[in-house]
Amino acid sequence: MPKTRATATRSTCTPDTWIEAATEVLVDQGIDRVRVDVLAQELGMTRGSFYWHFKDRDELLRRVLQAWRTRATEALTARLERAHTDPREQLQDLVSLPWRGRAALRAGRIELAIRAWARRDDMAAQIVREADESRLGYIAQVFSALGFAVMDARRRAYILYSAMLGDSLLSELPAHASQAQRQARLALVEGLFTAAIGCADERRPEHAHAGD
Amino acid sequence: MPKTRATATRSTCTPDTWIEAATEVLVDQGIDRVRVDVLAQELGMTRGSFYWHFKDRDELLRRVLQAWRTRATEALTARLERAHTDPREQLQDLVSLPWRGRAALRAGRIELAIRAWARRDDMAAQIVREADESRLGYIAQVFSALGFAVMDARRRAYILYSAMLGDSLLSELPAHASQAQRQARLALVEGLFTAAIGCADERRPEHAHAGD
DNA sequence: CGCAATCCGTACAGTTGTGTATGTTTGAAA
DNA sequence: TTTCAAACATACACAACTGTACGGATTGCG
Repeated sequence: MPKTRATATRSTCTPDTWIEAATEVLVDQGIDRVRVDVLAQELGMTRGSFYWHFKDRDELLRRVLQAWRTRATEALTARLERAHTDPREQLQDLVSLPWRGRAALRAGRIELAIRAWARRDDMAAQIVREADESRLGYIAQVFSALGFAVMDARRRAYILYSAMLGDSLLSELPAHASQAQRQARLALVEGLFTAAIGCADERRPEHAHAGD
Repeated sequence: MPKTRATATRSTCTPDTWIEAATEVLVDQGIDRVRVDVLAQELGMTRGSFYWHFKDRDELLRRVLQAWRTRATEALTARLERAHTDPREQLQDLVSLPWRGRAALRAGRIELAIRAWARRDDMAAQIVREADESRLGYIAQVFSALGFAVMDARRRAYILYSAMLGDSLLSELPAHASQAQRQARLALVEGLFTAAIGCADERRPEHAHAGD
C-alpha cells in the first residue's frame, strides 16, 4: 500500500506548500505573476519538484481556487452554525469581521486578488459568485431575524456587504486605517443599518418595534 | 515647420488610439495582458507602429494611468463646481451614479482594473489613493452640508463610498442587477445614510433637525 | 544489502513577448 | 516631380517561461 502522505522527515514539499506559495504571490502580484519558476525560487526548490506534484500550471491554479472555496464555505458554515444567538450580536460580529487581526485582513486581500482573477477566468468567477450569494443570503437572514421584512432585509444585506467589500478595497488608505477610526465607523455602520427609516415595506407585520 | 498633429487623411494611429486599446484590454484582462503585440493585432497594426509612438511598454502604461487620472479628476471637478445645489440632490446624484448608463459602469470597471494593478505598481497605487481621498472629501462635504457634524460626515462618507465601490465589485451578479432591484436599493441607500441615529456627535450644534 | 518508489535536480526544446535596426510607403511642401 | 520626414512594416536578437525527459539522491522495506 503506497503511503501517499509526506513523511515529514526532511523538508519535502507537499502540494499544499506550492498552493500556499501560489496564493501568496497571487495576493500581492496578481494571477499572471504566479509562475512556476517564481514559486520554485521562493520555496528554494526547482521546477522539477513542481511538475512532480502537479500536472501543469493550470492544475495549480485550479487547486488554489478550490482551497479558497473550501475555506470560504467553511467560514460561512461556522457562522451559520451559531445562528441561534442574538441577531444583534451576529451583526456586530459581521461588521467587526475585517478588523479582527491580520488573518481576516489577509483573507480579504486574497479575495480581492481572486476577484481580479475572476475577471477573465470563468471558474474563478463562478466560485466568487457562489460565495457572494451565500454570504448575501446569510446577512439577509440576520437582518430578517432583526425584524426587517424580507425584501428590505435583502437590500440591507446587499448594501452592507457592498460596504464591507469596498472597505477591503480602501483598507490601504493610511488616513482611515487607525484603530480609533475603525472603531468609530464600526458603531456607525451598526447604527445606520439597524435603523428604521420609515419605508412602507420595512418591518414585518408580526414584529413590533424592538425595544433595546 | 513639422506639423506634429495627425492629418487624419488616412487611418493613422495616434498615441491615444493605443492608450484606448490598452485600457480596453486592461479592463477585462488585467494589466499583465496589456502587451504590445496584442494591442497591435487588435488595432490591425504591427508593433513597429507602437514603437514609433512610444518609447517602450512602460511609457504606454504610464500614459494609461495619466489618462485615467485626468478623467477622474475632471469628473470630480465637475461635481465640485455644481456644489451649490441642494445637498440632498447632490447625494441622490452621487448614489445613482453607477446606474446611469453603461458609461459610468465602464468607468467603474476601469477603476477596478487599475486598483488591481495598483496592488504592485506604486504609481497606480498613488493615483488611486489621490482619487479616493478627493472623492471622500467631496462626499463628506455633502454630508456636512446636510447638517451632520464633521466627524460623522467623514464616517458616513467612508461607508457610503465603500458601498459604492463594493457595488461595482458585485455588479456582475445577475440576480441583483435588475433595474427594479437597483432602483429600490437606491432609495434605501439614500434613506439609510441620511437618517439620524442618535449619536452624540452626530449633528452640528448650529443645525436643528431638518424636517422633510 | 538491494531494490523500488518517492522526490527532486538538470538539461533541452518550444513558445511567447520585448526591443531595436532597418526597410518601405505616404503625403505635402519646395 | 523631387524630396524629406512622419508613419508603419519586417526581420532579428534576446530574455522569460513552460513542459518534458532523464538522471541522481533519499527513504522504507524485504
